[in-house]
Amino acid sequence: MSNQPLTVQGDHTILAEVHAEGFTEARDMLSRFAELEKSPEHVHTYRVTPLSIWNAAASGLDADTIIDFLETASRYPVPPNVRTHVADNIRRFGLLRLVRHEDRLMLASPDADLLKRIARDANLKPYFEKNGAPEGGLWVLEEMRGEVKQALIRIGYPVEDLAGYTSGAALAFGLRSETLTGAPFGLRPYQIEAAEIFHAGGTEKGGSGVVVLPCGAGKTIVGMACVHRLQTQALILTTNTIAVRQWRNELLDKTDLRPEDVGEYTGDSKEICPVTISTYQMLTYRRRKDGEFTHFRLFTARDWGVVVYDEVHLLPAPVFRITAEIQARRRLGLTATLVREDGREDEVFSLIGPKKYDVPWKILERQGWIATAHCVEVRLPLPDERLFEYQSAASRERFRIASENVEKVGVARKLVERHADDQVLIIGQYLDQLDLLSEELDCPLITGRTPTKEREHLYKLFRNGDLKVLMVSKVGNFAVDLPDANVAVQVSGTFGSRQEEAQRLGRILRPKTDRRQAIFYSLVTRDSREEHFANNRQLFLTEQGYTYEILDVSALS
DNA sequence: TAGACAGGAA
DNA sequence: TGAAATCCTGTCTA
Repeated sequence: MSNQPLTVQGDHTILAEVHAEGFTEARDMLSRFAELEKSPEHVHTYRVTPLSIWNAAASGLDADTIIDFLETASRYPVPPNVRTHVADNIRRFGLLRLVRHEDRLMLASPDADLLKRIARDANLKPYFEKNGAPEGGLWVLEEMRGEVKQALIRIGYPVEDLAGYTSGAALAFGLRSETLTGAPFGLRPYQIEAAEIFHAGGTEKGGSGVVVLPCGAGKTIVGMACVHRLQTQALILTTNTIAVRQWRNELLDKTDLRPEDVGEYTGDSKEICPVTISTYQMLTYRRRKDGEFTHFRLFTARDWGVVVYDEVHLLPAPVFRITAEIQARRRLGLTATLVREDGREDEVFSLIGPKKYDVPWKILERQGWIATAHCVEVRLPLPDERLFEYQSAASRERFRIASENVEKVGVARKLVERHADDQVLIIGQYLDQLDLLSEELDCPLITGRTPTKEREHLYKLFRNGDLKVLMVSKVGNFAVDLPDANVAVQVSGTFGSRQEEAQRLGRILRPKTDRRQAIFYSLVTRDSREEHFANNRQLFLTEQGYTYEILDVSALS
């Protein structure tokens, strides 16, 4: 038996031995074509799905490369059905192409039988012209460009869209070499690379897809670089108004666009300018529940050369619908994680585009663009007097009992004492628990109900270092203006959301001037449902190359 | 005309 | 599986 790190199994899962030689290299390659499913200490489980293979195919990986890799890195022979699965799905990407032919939209394929089957399928009829199929293709109704891609991916055939884009109205602008405050500014190598790969292939292949970068790595800058290359007007969509203002400030700070060129389209102000920034909620607003979307006209208000979707993993359903209608415009999705908790990844794939670029966090870390972060999971027991209550509770109550474990107060206090010289952020989910902690540790708490003025005041104190410990509720997940900390303590979290974990870690990942190490503590009740969900939350971080140190509470004192 | 606040939505 | 936060609009006050 060899010492290889991988075990490839017939059910399309791949086990990776964390401590085996060659694990790190194997993991970097695995993450290009498989999804991490479980990541406990010793053995990680990946799964090869059709979508993970299509993303790999779109990024240029071929079947031979993947299969050769699996054969070299695997301890046992690769099951034949896995080979077929990989080869078949790689082949499927690009088997169907949307192209421009005689100035019309055509679904083309070298596989004549497949085309025939598609033409005969009653469910697919509405997408195609009734008569006169050209040689090797089918005429697609122009307005069905998005829908046909969605329908075909649902039956297992991703479509490569090479039909090109309208160029959009021009907008000439440049990037500054110095920001407004006089700091030098230039694109980082990986930001240039991301923008180049997004556009690679010119007007056909380039121009739509998703760039995956961790928080703090400058997604805004990558978006800016992509628009800059195009020199066109742009519509930028974000999750909230704070992000809208941040985008605007960044654009004014780092490009020579004038304030009147960059508009904010939100509840407060409805400017439509050559570059317009808005929120998803704005677009999904309806006066009546069954009425028209009040602000959809924004999509056609100007001849946008590109639409930028910030945090593309959070797109609400109605925005997918409108996106299906604007397939002739370039689309750039930005995200820290492609994973959606609702399983609509295939819609991102077909309507925004495939994954174009991502960088493992560890590489950014090594190059010094984000701070070195260390994750520690502290496991603590439930006090005896609550044990009975826990055991007799229904499963959904159990999670809450475990989350609100009062023992966490003592642990949090110890951690705060241990990090007396650091800026410590305490993050939690339940207001009762946070109220208690805030009182016990005597530190201020920010919740959704805290007025903006007070928030800003506390943020300022924390930023200056006048306040060493700050506690935040779920606002911490969204607030872009949350100050940096170098220590974060998570006292409770939600039901296994990987996104949330990533967001929270992102809070402490911005590079520090003194290169101090950042530490992320997660407090988890031992042997509880919380432990199970905590495993789920770690997935994303493990995927990015972090190790989770597991610490028993007794080791803290 | 700015702000504070309530109500509905997802 | 549940709790909490957000945003947008409209209305009221100073």
